[in-house]
Amino acid sequence: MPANTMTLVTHAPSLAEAHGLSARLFRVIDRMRSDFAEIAGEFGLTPLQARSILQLEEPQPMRALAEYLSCEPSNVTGLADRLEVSGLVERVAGADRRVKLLQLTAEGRRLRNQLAERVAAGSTVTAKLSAAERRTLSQLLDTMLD
Amino acid sequence: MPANTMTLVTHAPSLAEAHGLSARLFRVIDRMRSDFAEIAGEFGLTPLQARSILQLEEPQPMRALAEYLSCEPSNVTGLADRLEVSGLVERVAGADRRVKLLQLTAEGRRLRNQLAERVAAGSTVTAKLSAAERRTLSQLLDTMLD
DNA sequence: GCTCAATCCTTATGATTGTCAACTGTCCAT
DNA sequence: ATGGACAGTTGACAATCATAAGGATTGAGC
Repeated sequence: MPANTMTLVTHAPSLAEAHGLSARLFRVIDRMRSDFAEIAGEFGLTPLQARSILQLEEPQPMRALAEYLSCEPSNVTGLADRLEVSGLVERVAGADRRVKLLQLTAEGRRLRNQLAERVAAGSTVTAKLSAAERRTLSQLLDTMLD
Repeated sequence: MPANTMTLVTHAPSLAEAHGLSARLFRVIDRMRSDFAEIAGEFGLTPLQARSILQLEEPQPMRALAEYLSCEPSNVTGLADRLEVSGLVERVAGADRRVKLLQLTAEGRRLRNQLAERVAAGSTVTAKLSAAERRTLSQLLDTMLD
């Protein structure tokens, strides 16, 4: 099917090109992941726990957190258990008595503030870009995300 | 200190700006991860196993794979065990008899080829960019990676 | 040659993340 | 009211991660 092939060549990246771009993205991802894991570790948190703390600016149903984390609700049970034991989060009954809201404790809010500042400040990857480059990157990422 | 503030605004991202950029990057990361996990799943592999297969174009010491995966060597033992059971990889003695090289089997090489093509073709995130945008993104990523 | 530290891999243990299926309690539309 | 849909939990299990300890092998220095 030569016509189809032409279409692919014209509108889609070649395999080699896609591979190069993917490879770069994966390397950036790797660096960001380890940066984030490092920072989370400074606060005694796993990466997933840190993501959860950051996401809990407002109290949220456990189900909503599960969707944000792209995992099964059953995982959030254990995750919330551990955060509750750490004294960072508490389960609060919602208006709908089926749902339990996860809410930061005072200590949790304090840690979240420090963590947010540290994460924003300590990204070694984006720090190398100029303001204009950051703007361009931001737009490209928006395009990728639709 | 208005002068200092000016300098910061010019050279370094504000916290809000950094947060916005990080958030976008994390969302892209999330999408790429689930894309990759999906593709790996089509081949009956976990994401880590798929990454290992892709990395094993040439036979490599287990330690080298551990470094590539940013994990402890002890983890690679179990990883290699499972890939060996699947018939995709075999342990080969190296010149230095302490090291064991991981080497794709014939079946492993066959799967690696399909997997590589599928990964390059199936990236839903980069597919939305034009050729020029992909070029720009590639350069920005290189800058971030130095 | 011999010793000894270093290196590679394995084993064992334990915490965390992840899926799935079954279960309890609650809501809501019929 | 009753039944289906939904939120969260539980239990079982696989996979991913770190750490520590141990066996085999290497290579450097004496």
